[in-house]
Amino acid sequence: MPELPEVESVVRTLRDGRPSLTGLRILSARIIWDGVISGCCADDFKALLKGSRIEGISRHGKYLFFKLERERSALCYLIIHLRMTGRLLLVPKGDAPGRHTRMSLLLERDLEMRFEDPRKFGRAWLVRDVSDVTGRLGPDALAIEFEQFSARLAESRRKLKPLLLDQSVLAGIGNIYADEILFRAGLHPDSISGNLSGIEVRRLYDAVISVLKEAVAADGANIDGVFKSGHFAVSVYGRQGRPCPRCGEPILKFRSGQRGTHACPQCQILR
DNA sequence: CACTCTACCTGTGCGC
DNA sequence: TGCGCACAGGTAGAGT
Repeated sequence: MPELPEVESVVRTLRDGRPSLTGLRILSARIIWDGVISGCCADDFKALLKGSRIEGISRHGKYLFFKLERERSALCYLIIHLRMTGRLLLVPKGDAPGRHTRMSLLLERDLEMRFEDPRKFGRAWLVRDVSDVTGRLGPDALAIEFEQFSARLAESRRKLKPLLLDQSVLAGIGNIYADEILFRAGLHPDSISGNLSGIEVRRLYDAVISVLKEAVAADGANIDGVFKSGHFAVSVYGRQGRPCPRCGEPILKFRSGQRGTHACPQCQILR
């Protein structure tokens, strides 16, 4: 389940890795499953990608941006959201396509970038203006300022977990990191945002930044038998019944805002 | 405004 | 062994 740290890891791999995609031309595109595309038809999509040069790779929250340049034509962006099971793979040209390959870009230097997605939730867009797709996102969770964060919390009466998951408040946090952040902050997922003390707001903000930074540095999370991106070790996610790393009390699993939620009953008191 | 539900998907893992 | 089913997740959109 790629969230901000895993998407950042994808950006770094494709942008800074060897080989890097920066500067490479897209020779052709194959759309294996049309549903992967949002906002235009497969033929237009392929025609626009063909011959484009990848000028830059970045992200906002969980959305990946490939800045594309075409001769005698305006800049445009290929935007990809991996949702839950999407992956981007860089493979040598000619590798047999996988069962779950939804889209494939043939690139210069005999490379191919594949979008694989068993559950078909991931999507790709091609737009001139990224705000067509990501315009309603809040600031990236690693870029939000404390003042803005605390103002948003103070003015809201929402539960903390749904608030952290709301991409229009801050972009990039998903179910795994929401649980990890709330655990580190020592706050209950169902606590009401507007009820937090100044110190608690500060703790939550610091936890957002520190958990995400550590996970980025670790290249993403490693969740036993479920999900492996990098080596960030989770403390509570998926660890119901196992001892809290801080106090030893068994971790509980329950629902918060319709989402499976993991928390320590002793370290994260509802208030 | 805040919430809840549903749809979109399919691999996994459970109980029987 | 095999069947059926609930479940996991992010987001949009509709409804309460």
